[in-house]
Amino acid sequence: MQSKPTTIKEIARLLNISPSSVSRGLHDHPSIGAVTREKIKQLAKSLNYEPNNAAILFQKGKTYTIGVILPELSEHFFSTAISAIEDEALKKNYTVIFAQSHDDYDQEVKLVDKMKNQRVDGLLVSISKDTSKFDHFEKLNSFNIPVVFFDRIPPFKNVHYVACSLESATVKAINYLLKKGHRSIGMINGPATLFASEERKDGYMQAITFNRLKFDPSLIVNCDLTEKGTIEAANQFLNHKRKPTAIVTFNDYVALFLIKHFKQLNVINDFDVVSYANLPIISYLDHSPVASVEQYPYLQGQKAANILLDLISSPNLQNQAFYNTIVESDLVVNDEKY
Amino acid sequence: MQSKPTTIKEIARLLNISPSSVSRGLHDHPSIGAVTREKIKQLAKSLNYEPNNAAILFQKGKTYTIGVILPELSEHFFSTAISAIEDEALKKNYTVIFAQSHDDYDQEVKLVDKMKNQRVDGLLVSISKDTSKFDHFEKLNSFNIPVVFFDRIPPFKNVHYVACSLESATVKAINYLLKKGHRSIGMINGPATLFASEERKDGYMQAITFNRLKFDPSLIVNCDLTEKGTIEAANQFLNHKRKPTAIVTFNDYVALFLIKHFKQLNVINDFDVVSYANLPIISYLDHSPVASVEQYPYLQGQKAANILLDLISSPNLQNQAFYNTIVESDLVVNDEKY
DNA sequence: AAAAACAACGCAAACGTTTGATTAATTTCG
DNA sequence: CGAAATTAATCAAACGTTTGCGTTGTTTTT
Repeated sequence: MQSKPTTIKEIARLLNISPSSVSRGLHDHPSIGAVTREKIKQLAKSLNYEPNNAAILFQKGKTYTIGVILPELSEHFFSTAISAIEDEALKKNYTVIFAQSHDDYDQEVKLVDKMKNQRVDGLLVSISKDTSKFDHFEKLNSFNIPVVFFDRIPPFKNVHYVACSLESATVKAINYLLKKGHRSIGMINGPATLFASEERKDGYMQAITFNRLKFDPSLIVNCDLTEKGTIEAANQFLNHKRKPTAIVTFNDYVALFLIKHFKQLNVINDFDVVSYANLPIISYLDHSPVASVEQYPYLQGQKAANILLDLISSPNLQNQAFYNTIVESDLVVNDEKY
Repeated sequence: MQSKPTTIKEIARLLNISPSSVSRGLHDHPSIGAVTREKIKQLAKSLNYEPNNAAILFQKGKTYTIGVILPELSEHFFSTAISAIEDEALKKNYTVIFAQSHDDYDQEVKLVDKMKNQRVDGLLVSISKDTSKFDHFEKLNSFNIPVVFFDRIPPFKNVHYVACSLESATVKAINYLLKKGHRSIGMINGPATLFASEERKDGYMQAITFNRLKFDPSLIVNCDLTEKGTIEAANQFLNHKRKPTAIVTFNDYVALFLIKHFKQLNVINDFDVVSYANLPIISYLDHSPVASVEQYPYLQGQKAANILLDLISSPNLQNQAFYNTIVESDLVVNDEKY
């Protein structure tokens, strides 16, 4: 019970050979004879030898570990993304360590630092909501730790990232609603400061102008994404001179609040709702959104992980060019891609 | 960019002192003079020195890392539990590594082994569905790696664990329904082989007999937890000679299927449904369960993590007595505990 | 038969940090 | 003023593993 774990040295001592031979024997190095090799392996097994990973990592200067920093693990999007990351990492025998920023910039800075101290071989990051400075990532450069951002990415191209184009997805959504006959479409957008809000707005405008319709800015209202804020936004639409017949919401939570509110007012049947998917069971609602934008968290996690593992295995590649990967998001209507 | 990270040796060389002094200086060891200490710290800062964690861990034989093995990270219960674990770990400056068994026994065995090789300081485990042998955990004993099980725990007491008493929660649920006037209560239980099914059944029977009512075994039906299985089970109740007026479902998914089915048959208003909470937004459904059993995943994760950290810091405690912690689960009716 | 090739293993350094035991220099006290 | 105590720093070993190089013998080549 209390006994120290078996080491290579111990095996060497018992076999009257050198530790280096034991190490080589266990790794099937050609310069160790078959007889000795077998003796080594048998003794190792019978002594329950387990390589001391800490020692190996230290020796090799590699940790075979990738770090993941994300805002909130309990959010469905992130938990399935990291689930994918772990699956991919395991295939290549990497270990995943993670930490949550809880959408706090200072915390994020600390965590990046911690990951660096842990000497992770690479880092996957989905940045926090109130991160607008990015120098905390630059330190990683001098430690040769590659970073791949996913989903919540910085607003410039000279980094590796994987993300969805919410813009093109929004175009799809608006086009779908237009085809369904809607002529006045409202949008409950997020805070204006968010890049994600901008993308949605751009997509909206793009679709409207492409279809040679007049763009009415008052049909897009910003919202703090709370239930109260959603209700206020919704009420604006009810009193609107060109009352919309369809509403695009920033995410499923907003859609949830909206639907609840409209049901209470008994006007839910006057609207088609389109949302961006993050709650898997929302389709079970009575008046669920007619369509939703699927952002494929598993796929995003998978791609991001593989890019990172690529960068790790070929370090020369790291600052040559940047992976800017866009995962096409789909509009899903009744379980069918659109 | 390509430069190697600064080491203690490097600092020592530049300052013409010994590495040990640098180490001690950085740690405010009393045997280093104030002047030297400051010189060391300043140079360290200006050279961007960062301690090499791998080296420290190796040296100390501790990794300050706890491992978490769970079935499926994308399930809400587990993602919030591990979220709590990470929060607690961070407070004590521990790092979390995790892996998913995907409810596969063989995978679980491999992962336990991997965690052991990583020399985690401790392990938190929620066992996979088809795990019935437990010897893969015993190896950890000889490496002095404490294990705390949570939620999905082995069926014996001589291990550390944190879990909910689904039995007492079920009693509460049945009592609530009885008080509401229901006299025939159905239960869609899980597979008979599951411990969780047994607990629910025991709770059911206990409440019924305590209230001096007759127990009718045909009111509890086992189910494979699929949509199809749920519908079959539901239909049994519709044709039952003592047609129940309330139904307790194994989990929220089953409740979801049941409600959907009953809505289609237009009989949903004939039933009160009670479920075990795992889908946070189910209460937004039109005919959502009238009550649900809250199992507090965050709290469970928190407690399990703290127990593990306790065990790590006082190793002598490890095999003396076992933490068998029960988190009381509550019946939640309209956001109020019952 | 001498030279070359090969097989099987040992030696020792290295990775970066910590720590118990020492030493050297300075101060304090009786 | 000499002995003891204090201060400030050094030395060297240790943690477990890997790896380039060197050293034996033995076998093959010409």
